[in-house]
Amino acid sequence: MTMNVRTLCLGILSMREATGYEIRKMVEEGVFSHFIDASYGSIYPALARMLKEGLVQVRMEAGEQGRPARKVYSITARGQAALDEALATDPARDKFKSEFLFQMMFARRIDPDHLAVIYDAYIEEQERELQLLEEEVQRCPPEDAGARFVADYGRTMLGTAIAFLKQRREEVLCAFTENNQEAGPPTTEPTGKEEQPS
Amino acid sequence: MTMNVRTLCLGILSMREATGYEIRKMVEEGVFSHFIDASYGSIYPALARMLKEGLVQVRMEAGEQGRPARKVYSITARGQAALDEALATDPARDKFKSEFLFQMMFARRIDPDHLAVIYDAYIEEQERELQLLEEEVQRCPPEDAGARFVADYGRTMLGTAIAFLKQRREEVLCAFTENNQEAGPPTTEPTGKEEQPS
DNA sequence: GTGAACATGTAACAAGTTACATGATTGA
DNA sequence: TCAATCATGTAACTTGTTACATGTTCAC
Repeated sequence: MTMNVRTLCLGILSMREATGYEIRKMVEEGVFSHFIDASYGSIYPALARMLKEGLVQVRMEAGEQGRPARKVYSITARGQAALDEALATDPARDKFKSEFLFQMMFARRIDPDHLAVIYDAYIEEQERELQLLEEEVQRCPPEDAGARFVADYGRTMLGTAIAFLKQRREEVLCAFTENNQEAGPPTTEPTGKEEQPS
Repeated sequence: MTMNVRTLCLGILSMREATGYEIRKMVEEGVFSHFIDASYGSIYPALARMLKEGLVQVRMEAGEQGRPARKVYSITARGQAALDEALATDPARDKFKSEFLFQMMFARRIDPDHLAVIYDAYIEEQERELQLLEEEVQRCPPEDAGARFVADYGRTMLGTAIAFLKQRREEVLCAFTENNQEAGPPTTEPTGKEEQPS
């Protein structure tokens, strides 16, 4: 499916009307934050373009109590059709990028003390994320099966990750430290800037 | 840390020398594939730039048995320093993008039969991924604690995901079907291309 | 003889991020 | 008074992808 910022906005607007600012908050702090990314710089242009194309509408709301004026967007029938079309497409493969795992891959090259700091910080981050999800699952309405499924998926995965990381902690921090600096590359250690042009 | 294609190449070259083609294969099929992305279009330029900067060297290898000539890259001392520097940086937050989860979030809008197809296809994909990892874990040397840790992490997570998906299958496919088409947006159903300019 | 695997590279393009620009109110 | 929250938007930039261009050999 075409999972870009546009589809994301349509999805959110299919649940309730919202401003660009609110959409971004949902993406950054809400359930979506766990499997999607989007910043102002992509949300506002997407909204503007979809307005031109008739997929969404705007309603201006005077800023209450001196607040700045807000543009409340809502989805149109054409927008819903576009969303349904995107939803019917085969999903692209999941993409998971983890600098932490990359570091673990080369952990033996990292200073043992610093490695411990990184490792523990990562566990804490996962725990914060889990707690956030736990709170969200409380807030989300019980009739929204989709949100519940996704939240439960996230809770399960985060719980597993945290347990794994805690279980392996000692092993990692010891084993990786012992043969530290031991494994060199199969190279004839050059020091300067030698270049073999093609 | 600066986890871009350059750092990735340095990391791989710190384990063994390789051609651009080989690096890409490792990224696409090896352990790295589970938490990193990189295509020819980014690997070759990265290698070329690092060569200029003295972080890597090349050795030309005449194509054996008519094979095309290969440029075998290896890391230099300066390259190792750059890698270590990157490795010592705080890792960025994990990024997980899942179109599948997005679809589950709005599952009630998807045709029930098609939803089942998508769901089962996703499970199968995860199972294929798990089997791949299982094979890799056999191949990777037992002394490489980093690779083992990462592979085990992947196996644990994939196993959990598959179990979760299988357990919830009936629930999802039934519950989501029953109140299908029920939830509309809080909009005054417009049909045309009305536009409220700012 | 056809496609897959090996092998390197470029150029156009897509997508989204970061930083900037602006401005009011509220609470510490 | 200083930071945070609400609020919208643009422009330059980064990063990486897709598709193209080229050529061989091996196995079916």
